[in-house]
This record gives sequence, structure tokens and C-alpha cells, in this order.
Amino acid sequence: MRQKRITLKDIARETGVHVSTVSRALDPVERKSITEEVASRIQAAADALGYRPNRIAAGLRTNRTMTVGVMIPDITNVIFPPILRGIESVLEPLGYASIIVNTDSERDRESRLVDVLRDRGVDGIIHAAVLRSDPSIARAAAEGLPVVTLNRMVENSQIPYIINDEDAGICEMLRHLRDLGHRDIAHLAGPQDLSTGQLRLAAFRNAAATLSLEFRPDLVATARRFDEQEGARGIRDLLASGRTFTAVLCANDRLALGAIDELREHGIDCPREVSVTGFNDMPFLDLIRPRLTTVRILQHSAGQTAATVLLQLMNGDKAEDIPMETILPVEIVVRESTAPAGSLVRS
Amino acid sequence: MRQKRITLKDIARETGVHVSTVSRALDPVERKSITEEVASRIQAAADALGYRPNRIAAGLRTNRTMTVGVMIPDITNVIFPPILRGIESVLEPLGYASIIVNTDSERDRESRLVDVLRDRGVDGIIHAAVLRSDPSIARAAAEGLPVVTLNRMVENSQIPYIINDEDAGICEMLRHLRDLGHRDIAHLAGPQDLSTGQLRLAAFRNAAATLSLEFRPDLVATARRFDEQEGARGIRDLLASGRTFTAVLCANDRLALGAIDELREHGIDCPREVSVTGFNDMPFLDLIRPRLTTVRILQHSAGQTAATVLLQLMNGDKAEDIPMETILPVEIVVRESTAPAGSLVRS
DNA sequence: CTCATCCTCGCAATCGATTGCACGAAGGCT
DNA sequence: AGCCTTCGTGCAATCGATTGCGAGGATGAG
Repeated sequence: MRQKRITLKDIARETGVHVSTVSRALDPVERKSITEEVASRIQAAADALGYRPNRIAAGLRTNRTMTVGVMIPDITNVIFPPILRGIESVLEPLGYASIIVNTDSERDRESRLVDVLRDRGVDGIIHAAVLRSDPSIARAAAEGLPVVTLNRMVENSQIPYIINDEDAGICEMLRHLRDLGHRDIAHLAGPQDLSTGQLRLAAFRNAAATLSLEFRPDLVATARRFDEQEGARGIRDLLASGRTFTAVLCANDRLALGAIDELREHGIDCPREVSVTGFNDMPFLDLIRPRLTTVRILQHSAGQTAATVLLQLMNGDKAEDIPMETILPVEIVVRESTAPAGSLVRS
Repeated sequence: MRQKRITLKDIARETGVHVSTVSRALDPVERKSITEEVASRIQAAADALGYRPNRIAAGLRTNRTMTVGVMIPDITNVIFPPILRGIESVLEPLGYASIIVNTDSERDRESRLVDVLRDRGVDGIIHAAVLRSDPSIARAAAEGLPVVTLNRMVENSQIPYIINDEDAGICEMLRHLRDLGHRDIAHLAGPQDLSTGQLRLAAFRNAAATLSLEFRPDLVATARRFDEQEGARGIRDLLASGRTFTAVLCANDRLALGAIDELREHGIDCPREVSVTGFNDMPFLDLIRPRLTTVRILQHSAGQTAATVLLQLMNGDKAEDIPMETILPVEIVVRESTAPAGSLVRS
């Protein structure tokens, strides 16, 4: 049988005071406005009865649910769980819970989920989805709901964002390849409707300019998804085009893994003949041979930072105290998939 | 500025009816008790004003939050995200949201999180944590909160559970090894304080009996964690003991991966000299060489099933309609890490 | 034409906690 | 000694939606 909950009223009856007094006695802030003796008597009764506050009722009155929404494309994508743990690590100790939703990178699903979260009265939203434009989240933010985005920014909005310094990551990686003697460097770009795909392509172009390397559009292959199949297809396209290259900088680890496999299919060895680099440094990467040289992103701290900024927003901190832009450092991890450029094996 | 929400009262004022009428008109069940003309007028006004029901308020009154709690050890463990998607796939279309918490397999955290979920008034809990005993969840269930466990069962309770047919998986795998001619088969067992570790060891012993193979305690190494390091350590211990074996059945993929690496360190080739098998069929496994022969668990359907049973519980279905035990089939996936037993290479 | 019945809708209580306001007592001040 | 302040507590409204009950009108039967 479902036990009936202990409410303030029960404690009030038990201790012979008014429920409002009980409420105050149990609120750490208000508690000091109550005679210590009464307060501790109430506290004792509450403990004895096993009182647990009803957050729903409190939420109705205060309009705060101590719940945040977290929107990600897909929880099964290994880069997101660490982000979630990072978020949780700052929010949970403060009593917040999070509702996690998967957008599957679908526009309509995304905006529907924003509504779902708002209906549930979340106090704020961390938005790590990657569609390049979505009015629903901007609208929510404009209406006063605290929102922070992760890995991307919403143009023309006052939404704080946290991004990783992907430009620097791509640039460092390109420098690494150049320093190894590579000149003909292909880029396996990600889907251009995802911000990460687009950003990294732009970063590649800029980095080439910075490093005085020629940017060759004919050495860019664009994947339709961030997966191994598309990585393999990208390599096939590149090889079929007859262009020569000694290195492939991929927009993501999975593309890189697919690329290495496909190169092997064509009898081309990585790293001896062609160097390949990834992006993200996803888990288990060091179990796959050759161990991939990649750009490490600090997912956990990205989550922490996003949560911290969201907290400021929810606490109503002064606007000037809230960082609109946070760029987190990345680092390149050199492993076995890159090697000095040898002689070109293909014409 | 924070927009003020549209409430039933606003719609009532707009349409000139009482708020209770509006409530009924908007409730698909109650709607038929309202004149169609009035109902559609209310509906129109609701749409025009952009009304969104306040679930908090409704939850307070009805004592249903349309929220479920999901407890897992750690979201960064790749086997859990698919389970969550499975749960979501049945719950989300019905309007449920889920609050996911990570227990980190710590007893006190686990029971604290049960309280957190209850305070938030979840309508039910899916408990996929793996500690072998925890009174808090049993207490919650006894007090009437719908609870379903996944991958494990709580003894002496009326809590429905969904488990994978791990016994069959282990047995099939052992049969596979036997059929390949292996006789000296080691077992790399998981942590014995986790139900999966314990269950699979027991299953290994039973399977040996079933298949008329000798169960040799001296060929069992026990890992302290489910990770590659412990897999490597297990192999080191086994090798150090001087026993001979031609195959290692591991309680989990990561142990198997660590085992293969460690064997290689010792100059022992898998699968030519020693066959190694895993358990779980985690993602990216087919990218790692040799591709691991393992037991595939249908995580997604496990999640779906758990959610479905929980729904029955929450709907108050008749007890006899609710399956107390669900055993999901598993399948073995034969890849490259197993091969016919050759001559023993070690004495 | 009258009375019973049914249907539609309004009234008001309710869920549990929070909080502005007010009241009464006690203490300090002149 | 009287007045004002301060402190502790109670009162009651409130958050927004749900729902049992009952009133009133419409409808049908006799």
C-alpha cells in the first residue's frame, strides 16, 4: 500500500505550531527568525516522522523546480556522457536534477523537446545540440529562460556559449602534419549542416592560411554523417579523383577510423604511406591500431563550465559577471597514425 | 523579461466559461462531457493564446509527475546509453520524461539517489544499478512505488526484473570453444561484488557441468574492476601460475581486450595460440583487431522491456498480468578472436 | 402539460509549501 | 510608567490544475 506522505501539516499538528512556522523552521535561511528552541523541536519532529519536503508543491509556489534540461543529439554518441557527468558534477551537489533529452539532430524534435522541458518547468537549459539554427531555443531564451549552449552558438542572441577551441586544435594538428613534412594534406570534413562539421572545415581553411599551406578544395571530401562508413567513402572519393595526398586530417575520430580502414583496403599503410588524424579523442581509441593521433577535447570540463554559467544565469547574477563566450583549450595527442611524409606512393 | 504563462484562468476569462470547464475541454478524456461547440471554442482560444499546461500544478493535484527515475552505475559506460534510448523509446511518446542518475556503484550514493528521485515525485523507477543488495530500493518498492530492476534482481521482493539470459550466453560461448577443440579453458571473472560478475562466474561453472567439461578453480582469475587493466592483470596472474590453457572466456569485453593485449605482450597470439571471448558486444568492437568473439546483449530491447513493465506497474495493471521475470535472449557473435585449439604452446 | 432524467457546466475544495502581512508580547527607552 | 521597536508566530492567500458535487436547463415520456 502506498504510504501517505508526511507533510508540513503533520509536523505542525505534532508540535502544536502553525504550518508556516514549520516551513520556516525547516528552511535554513528563515530558520534564524524562529526561536531556537521551537526550531529544534520542529526539526526533531520532522526527523522523527521522516519528513521529506514535496518539491512539486514547493515548485508550484516558488516557480523553481531545481531541475535543468539538457539537450544532446544522442546519448549513445560517446562524447556526450562525459559532458553529462561534468554537468552533473556541479549541479547535483546543489540539489539540481537534470532531464536529458536526445534530439537526434532533428529540427522538429528539437523544438518539441524545448517545449517538453518548458512544460516541466525546468529552471534552465543546457543545449548541446548541433543544428545550425533553431528558433525555439532562441525564443525560450528571449522569454527569460536561462539557456547556455555547448559546442555551438546561436547567432544574434544573448545566449552564453561554451565552445572548445577547435580552431586551435585543427591548426595545431595541421602544424603537426606540416612539421612532419606533409604538404598535400586532405581534409575529410563532417556534415555541413552540423556546426561541428562546418566549423572544422572553416578552421582547416584558416589554419592552412595561417601556416602558409595551400588550401585545396579538391582535397576536401565531405561526409554525410560522422561515422566510419562515411570516412571510408570519403577516402574512396579522394582516391578515385586521382589526387595525391600524404595526410588526411579528419573532422572526427570515427571518420578517421573509417579512413584508415579504407586505406588499408587499398593497400595503403597508415602511417607509413599516409598519415591520418582524428578529432575528439573518444574512449577506447588507444585500443585500436594504429593508435590514432587526434585532438583531445575536455568534455568533462566543458560540461562543468556550461553548468557553472547556467547557475549564474539562474541565480540572476549581474549580466557583466556572466561570460558570454567561453573558449576551452584543447590539446593534440600524438600517437601512431602520423609519421613523417615519405615519398608519394601514388601519382 | 520573463513572460507570464498562459493559464487555464486566462482561457476561461477569454472564452467566458469557468476554469473547470476549460480544464475538461482540454482533457481528451473529459472532453466528451462538454458541448462540442464550447469545447472547440476553448480549444481555439487555447491554441490562439499558446496555452501550455503546467505539469507541476497538475502533478501536485494528481500526484503524478509523468516522470520516471532511471538509476544506472555510470552513463559513461557504453552499455548504458542504448538501454536509456530503449527506455526513452517507449516512455517518451507517452509523455514521460526521465531523470537519470549515476550511482557509481556506491551504496550510500545509491540510497541517497533513491530519496532524491522520490522527493521529486517520480511515478516509478527503473533500477539498472548492480550492487548486490540495497535496502533503499526495496523499501521504496514496498511502500508502493513502482520499481523494475534491470540486469539484476532484488531477493525476497516483489520487484519485477528483466535480465539477459547470461547463463545461456556463457554456455553457448563455452560450447563454441569446446566445439573448437578447447579443453583447458580459463575464466576471467568480473568483480564478485557486482551481480554481473558473480552471475557470470556461476554461469561458467554451470555451463562447464552441462557440457561435461571440468571446472578448474585454478583457471579462474578474478578482476577487481571491469576494465582493460584488470583484464591484463588477470592474464598475468594466470600465466604466472604456470597453468596451461588454450582459451579464455572473459566476463566482459573490456577484460577480454585487456587480456588479448597482455597475451600479445607475452608473445602469445590471439587467436592462433589462445582464443579469447568477451561479453556485451560493446560498440566499436569491430574496429579493434582481432575482432572479438563475444556475447551480444540487446541493450535497447532490455530498456524497452523494462519501460513496458514499469508502465504496467504504474497503470496499476492486475498483478497477474505483470511478468515478474523477463529473460531476454542473447546471441553469440563469432568473430576473429577464437580459433580451433592448436597444440599447447605453454607447459 | 407535468414530471423525471440526463447533460452541461459552475462552484469550491484540494494538493503541499511558501510568504507578505499583521498581531501580540516583550523589552528598551525616556 | 507609557510608548515605540523588535521579535516570534499565526493567518490566509497563492501557485495552476483537477474533480466531486450539485444546480439548472433541455429533453423526452406519460
